[in-house]
Amino acid sequence: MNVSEENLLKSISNDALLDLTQRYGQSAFGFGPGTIAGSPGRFPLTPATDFLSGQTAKSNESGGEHTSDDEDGFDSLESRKRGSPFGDDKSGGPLGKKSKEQRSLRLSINARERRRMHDLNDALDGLRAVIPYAHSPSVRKLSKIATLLLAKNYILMQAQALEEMRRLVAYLNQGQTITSPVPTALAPFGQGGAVYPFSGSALATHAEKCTTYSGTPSSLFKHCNDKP
DNA sequence: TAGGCCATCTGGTCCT
DNA sequence: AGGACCAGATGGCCTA
Repeated sequence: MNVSEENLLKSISNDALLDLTQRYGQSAFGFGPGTIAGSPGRFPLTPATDFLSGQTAKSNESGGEHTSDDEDGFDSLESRKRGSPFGDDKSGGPLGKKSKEQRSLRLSINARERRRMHDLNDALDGLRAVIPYAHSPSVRKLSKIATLLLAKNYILMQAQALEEMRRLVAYLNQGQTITSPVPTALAPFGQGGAVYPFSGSALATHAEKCTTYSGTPSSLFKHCNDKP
């Protein structure tokens, strides 16, 4: 990934996270019923409780769909079904006037590329399986870009949670008693605005969210044009 | 019906 | 030279 792509992802990641929570189920990142009691909307202590159970029947729409097209002479029906712009290209088309050797080489390259993309999709499926969002037949599978953005935010939140836990342990090791007001170290998944999108609270209003991130236009943020 | 998402093909570039 | 990687183009499927 080049620098500009990275910047793009950075710029839209929070937009996307907001959008994803709405499109792919409220349980993503503890925004919903699965949230820990007493810490409304904050980071769930055990994210694995949901997302690990979710890898049920593998979606047949993409990813690990390995059909008979692993060889050069791949299944032309499958190709057309997939929306190949040139289909099997028995005559005419870009390959029509090329020699048999060139055509064979081209098919070989195509097959390799297909395999490569399947591997990439398998990896994305693996990623989907370990990030917390609502895995259920009634919830749409995460798109590729959504998977990447959600995973990125998940990693960031895990890192912050770990840091907060470390601070908590250090605090407790000092032998201090817990008094009110609660020290920040005792709010393990709290006010980390840098990582957690909405002031550390999922209760942030729609208006707040949209105000905060409306400066970065994104197709994933189009809902902000709608009414809450 | 438009837009989003996807799989596939393709040609170019880089690397081994 | 051959393979990996990448981005653009294309068309199918699905949903709002």
